[in-house]
Amino acid sequence: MKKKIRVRFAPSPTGPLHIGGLRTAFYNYIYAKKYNGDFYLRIDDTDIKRNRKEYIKYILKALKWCKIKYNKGYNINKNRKYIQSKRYDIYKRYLNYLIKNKYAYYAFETKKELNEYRKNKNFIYNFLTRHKLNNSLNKNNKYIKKYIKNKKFVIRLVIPSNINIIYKDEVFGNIEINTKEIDDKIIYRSNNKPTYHLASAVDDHLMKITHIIRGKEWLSTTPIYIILYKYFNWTIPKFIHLPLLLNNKGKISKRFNYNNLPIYPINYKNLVTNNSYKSNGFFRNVFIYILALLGRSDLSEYKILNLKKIIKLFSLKKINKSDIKINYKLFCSINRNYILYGNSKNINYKLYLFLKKKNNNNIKKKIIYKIINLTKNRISLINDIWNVSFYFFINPIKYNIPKDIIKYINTNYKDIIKFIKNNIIFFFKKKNIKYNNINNYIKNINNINLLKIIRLSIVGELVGINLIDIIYILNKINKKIIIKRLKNFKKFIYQYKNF
RNA sequence: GGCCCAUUAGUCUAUUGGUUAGGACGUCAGAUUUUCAUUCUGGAAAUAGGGGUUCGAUUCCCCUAUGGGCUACCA
Repeated sequence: MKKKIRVRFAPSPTGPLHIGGLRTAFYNYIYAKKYNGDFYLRIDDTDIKRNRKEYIKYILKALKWCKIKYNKGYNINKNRKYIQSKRYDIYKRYLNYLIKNKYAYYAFETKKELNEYRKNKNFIYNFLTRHKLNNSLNKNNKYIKKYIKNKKFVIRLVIPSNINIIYKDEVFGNIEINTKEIDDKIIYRSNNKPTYHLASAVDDHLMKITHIIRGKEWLSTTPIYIILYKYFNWTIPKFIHLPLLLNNKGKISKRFNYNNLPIYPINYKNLVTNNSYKSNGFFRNVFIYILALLGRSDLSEYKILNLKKIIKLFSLKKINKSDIKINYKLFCSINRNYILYGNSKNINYKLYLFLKKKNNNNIKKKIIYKIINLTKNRISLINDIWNVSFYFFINPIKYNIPKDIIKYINTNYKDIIKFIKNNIIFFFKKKNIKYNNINNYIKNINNINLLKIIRLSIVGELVGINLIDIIYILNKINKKIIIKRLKNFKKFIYQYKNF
C-alpha cells in the first residue's frame, strides 16, 4: 500500500512572511492537494533571539489571505502543539540517544575561541580537527562533568569522516557533498535549547513527513539532515527544493522595496510599511496565481488559472531550477490582465468596495458600477481605480494644463469666458438632458481646444474616459456639478489670465 | 577562500540532438480614439564565452565568466 503523502510548512517567525515563504507554503499546499495528502503547519521557533509573536500572527494572516489551509498545525487559539518551543523535552530525549550512541558529543569552546579558530578560513570543526579540540572526546570524565555542571557546553553532531553524501532531489537531481566540507554542527546550544537541525529532523519524523518542500537555500545543508535520519534509522523523506526568489540585491529579505513587498502592511517596531500586495490592490486569486507562477515553467501562458487548474497541472518535472527575479511590474500586469479579462462580477464588486469607502456624496450603487465599467480597462491594481475615477467623486483639486493650452487660453481669453458663460453653462441649464443631447452638443463643438478646455474644467486634466460619458454620469449624479466646475474653472483662469 | 546550484531578449519562460529558436509582459512604429486607455496591425530584441563529443548541439561533457545559495550557539 502506498504511504499517504504528508508535507509541512515550517516557517520561523523571525520576520513577516514574505512572498518567498508564502510560495513555499503554497507549493506544499498544492502538492498535498494534488496527491490527497496532509499539509501541516509547524512553527520552527528555535531561534529564540529573533522570534516575535507578532510574526506568528503575521504568518497566519498571510496564509489565510491566500486561502492556504492546513489540515493540522499551529493555531493561535486552539492548538499550540505544533510549535517547537513547546517541545523541548521531546528533543532532549532524542539528543540523549545520539550522545549515548556517540553520534554526538559535548564541546566546550566559547564563541570567542571559535571565532579565533575561524580566522583561518579553512577551519572546520570535523573529523580532521575535533580530536585536537576542547570537547568530550578528548577530555577526562572529571573535566567533562565539571563543564556540564556549569552548563558551559554545546552538543555537536558527529559528521562521518570523508564520505560522499549523495541524495536525490526531485527537482535538482543527484546532489553530492563530501562530509569533509561540513562542520560537526551544533545541535544543542549552551542555552539548553536545540537548534533547527535537531528539532526539525525529529519533528519531521514524528509528524511522518514524507516530502520536504522548501527553498533551494537548504540544498547544501540537507546532508546534515540525512545524517541525523541515518543515526536514528528513520526513513528519509523525499526532497523537493524550489528555486529561490530574488530581488535586485539577492535573496529576498525583510527589508521592503517595491520588488520585495510584504503580503500585508506591517507596523511593528522599525518595520513599518503601508505598501503590500494586499493593500496595493492585488486580487487574491491573481496573487495566488503569481505564487504558483514563481517556479513553474508550465504557467507562462499568461492566463490566470484558478486553484483547481493550478493543482491539476502541477508536476515536479515542471518546476524550474534557476532562481527567479521578482518583477513587480510583471505582477501588476498580470493583475491588470485579470481586470481586463477575468471574472467581471468579482472584479467589479471588489472595485465597488474600494470606491464605496471614498464615496462621500452618496452616489448610487448603480452609477458607481457604471463608472467602474467605464474606467477599469485603464488600471492595474484595485487601488488605481481612484486615480481614473476620482473626478466623479470630488471636484478637481488642481488643473494640469499643458503649455499649448495655456497659450490658447491666453490668446483667446475673452472668447473662452464667453463660451463658457453663454454656451456651455447655458446648455447645462436645460432640463432633461439625455445622452444623445450631450453627444450631439459635444460633437458639434468641433474645436479641439474648446473640448480640451471643457475636459480640463471638469476633470482637471486631459486624460480620461470619453468626455460624453463623463458629462452624462456627472449630470446624473447631480445636475449642478458640471455648472459648478465650469464656474470654478472660469474663476481659475480669471485669476491666472496671464499664465 | 571552499562547497553546492543555476545561466535562452529588459523580465517570466517554451524548445531537452535536426525549429526561420515559440509565447507572455515590457518596448518601438502605425491604425482607431476630440485626449488618454482599450482594441487591431506590424517591428526591434535572446540560447553568457571558449573548447570538445556528434553528420549535426540551445540541448550531452569540460573549462572560464556571471548570478545566487551555504559555509552561525540563524532558519
